[in-house]
Amino acid sequence: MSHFGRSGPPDISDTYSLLVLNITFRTTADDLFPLFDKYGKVVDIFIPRDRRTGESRGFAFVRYKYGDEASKAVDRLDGRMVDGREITVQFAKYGPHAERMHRDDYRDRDYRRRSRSRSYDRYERDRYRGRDRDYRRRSRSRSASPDYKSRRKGRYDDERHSRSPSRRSPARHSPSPRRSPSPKKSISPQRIASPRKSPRVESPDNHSRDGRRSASPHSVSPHGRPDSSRSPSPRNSNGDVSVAHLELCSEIELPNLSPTNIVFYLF
DNA sequence: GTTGAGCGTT
Repeated sequence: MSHFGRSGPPDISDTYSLLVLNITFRTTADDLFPLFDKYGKVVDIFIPRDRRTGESRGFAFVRYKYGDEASKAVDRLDGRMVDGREITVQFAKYGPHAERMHRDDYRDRDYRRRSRSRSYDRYERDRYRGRDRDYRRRSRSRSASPDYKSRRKGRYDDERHSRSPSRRSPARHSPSPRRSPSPKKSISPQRIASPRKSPRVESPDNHSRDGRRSASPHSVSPHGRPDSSRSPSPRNSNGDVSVAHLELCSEIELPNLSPTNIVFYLF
């Protein structure tokens, strides 16, 4: 009766997910159910597994029907020994429905009920332990598949080939967003550079398909004037410079241009 | 058969 996760998320409306970390790779949903069901109505337990090996990834999601019960479970089960390991129970954040608002609401209630020091200690401990684990993971250099965490794309693809260490994105928790204003802070001109559209957009009136490729980019002066006789007419009747021509100018002048210069060109 | 940071399936 407790076969969770067999048919997908059963009822994800008005449920409160807890993330259970540090469980054993052999702990199943049926093992967790009696523990968590003591503190409320558990509507679902899901243990993500590796798609290739089918193994547990070492954490679980326990979904409660009511938020206060979930909060109580966090208080009671966080730090509990399960199968010889100290599990970490916290509210899930990045889930499909991201019950962050409800989570904070219930956390606030919890703060008022008890002396607010428990949750704070728990957060501090998690933070510290996360850093510690990061260091250990770097030194041990085992577990040859931490790449499944780059799950934006290519999650189940080439995990065995691309093993460049620089791929490891360290920007999950950026402690200080504004740090180290490097002296060469100038905005790289390539940032504002035109995305180099299709080369056919060079001039609006260039419909001639007679093979003569008129108005190559190198024949245009930096000031938007055509080189000589062949006039692609960068300005229309209103005197506005065509967008295509602006792109050309940008491409040429970019190495010497500061952003203000580009603005000058645009206006 | 191992492992141990993290956030999720039909």
